[in-house]
Amino acid sequence: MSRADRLVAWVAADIVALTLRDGVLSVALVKRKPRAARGRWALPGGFLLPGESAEQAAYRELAEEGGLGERDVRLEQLGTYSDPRRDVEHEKRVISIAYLALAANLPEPVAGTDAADASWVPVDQAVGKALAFDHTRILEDGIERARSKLEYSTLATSFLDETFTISELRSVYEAVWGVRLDAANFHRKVTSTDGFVEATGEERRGRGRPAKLFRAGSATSLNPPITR
Amino acid sequence: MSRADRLVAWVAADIVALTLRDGVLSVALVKRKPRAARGRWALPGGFLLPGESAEQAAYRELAEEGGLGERDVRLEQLGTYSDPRRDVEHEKRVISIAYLALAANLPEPVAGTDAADASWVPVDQAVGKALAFDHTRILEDGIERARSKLEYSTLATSFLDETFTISELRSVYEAVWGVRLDAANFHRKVTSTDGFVEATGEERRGRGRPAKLFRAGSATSLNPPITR
DNA sequence: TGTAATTATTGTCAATTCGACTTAAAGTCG
DNA sequence: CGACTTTAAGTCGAATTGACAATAATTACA
Repeated sequence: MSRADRLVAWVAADIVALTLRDGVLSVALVKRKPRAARGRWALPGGFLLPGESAEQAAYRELAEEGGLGERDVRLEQLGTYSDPRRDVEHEKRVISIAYLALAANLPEPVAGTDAADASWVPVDQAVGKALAFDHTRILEDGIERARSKLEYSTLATSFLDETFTISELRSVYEAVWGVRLDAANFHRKVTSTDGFVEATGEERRGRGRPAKLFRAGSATSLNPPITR
Repeated sequence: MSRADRLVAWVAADIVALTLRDGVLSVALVKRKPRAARGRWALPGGFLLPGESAEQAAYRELAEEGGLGERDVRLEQLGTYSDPRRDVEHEKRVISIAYLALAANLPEPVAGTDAADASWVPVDQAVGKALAFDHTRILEDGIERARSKLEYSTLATSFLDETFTISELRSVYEAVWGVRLDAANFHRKVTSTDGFVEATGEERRGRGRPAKLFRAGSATSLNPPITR
């Protein structure tokens, strides 16, 4: 292959940022200001700068558009989208490296230089929205990834604050999967799985019996898995 | 961000092609002929052409370097490597979209235009080999992906021909995981998992009692999983 | 103040699954 | 034929699951 035949591309990092808002799985969307796909809803993201890795770019975008630091969010690479027809509005080929970002209690995203507006949208609404480029596809892939990783990884704790109750953890599963789980069996399973959660010794009081507080344990994978 | 600040990059598709050779998990490696990292062992791969997606490029490379068609191999995106220091030998930034390719009975790879030599190498040897660029890291990620997907997916059948015996399927697990599994329990579990394998009605005779032949079923995910 | 309502946690128990092991079946090899 | 190999099915105690009941520890409010 001669050097002249090689594709030369711009590289973007786009983010499927998920959080729970009032028990509803929601995604951050921005209304685009740049010429390409101007005015359409899209995933937050942007082009890599020279000298920057995709992960660094994703963290930079999270900081710019969401005010989020590395400690607030769990970032995981989702996949790369490179179809030549995925974006025909830019003057160069654009390939996009997509990230899944999970966090608790995210603040309202802020409209940055590239966004006229930004907000959290329940994922069911978001997938019906005709997003820019192939972002609907990326979003669907992100949701699916989150759903399936909940089963055999400790990802669910990323949706919660540093300390949480078992019920809160259960409601993460219920919101992401859209099912109801038996509280008693869930409690037994989670607390008997080594390294999933560890008790802090404190409790939180609300309505009803006070709940013991836990923090995420050291395990990253679950087996046996939590079943849907 | 002004347009001038955007990274402009070459995009490569690199392939972790795994197969079983005499019961040993092996990976395809090529000895590089291009100027960059010339003479070093590396994963097969190459740059995207204009108008080509990464997946198309991966299939093209598999055809060129391994003589493999789309039907012979299962291809799955592994991840994208974009660290600015991952490749300082080319005159432009290079980001690499890595694919995992699994296949049965692969022929000896052929040295193409970009490779002086090519061969199957047991993965244990390959990870100790000081491959070009960050290919050791990519290879490790690929092996780890294959190992963990064996648990929850029907991926193992991709290492086998269209029809196979339960023992052959078991030996895939044993080779990839490096463990021994109880033949009787494995047999019971596989045949009782809906959609994993379906009997063809035929059998294959070797030494000992003839084994019934199966083909891959329609399921793609396994639950309960096969445990290591 | 007392009782209902609420939420968290523990218990119970039958059904299922798992893992280690044994047995039987069905062939080949010499 | 008899020894050996490999596949497949059976056995059984232990562990896990899922449905559900019971208990505990609070708040809400009449």
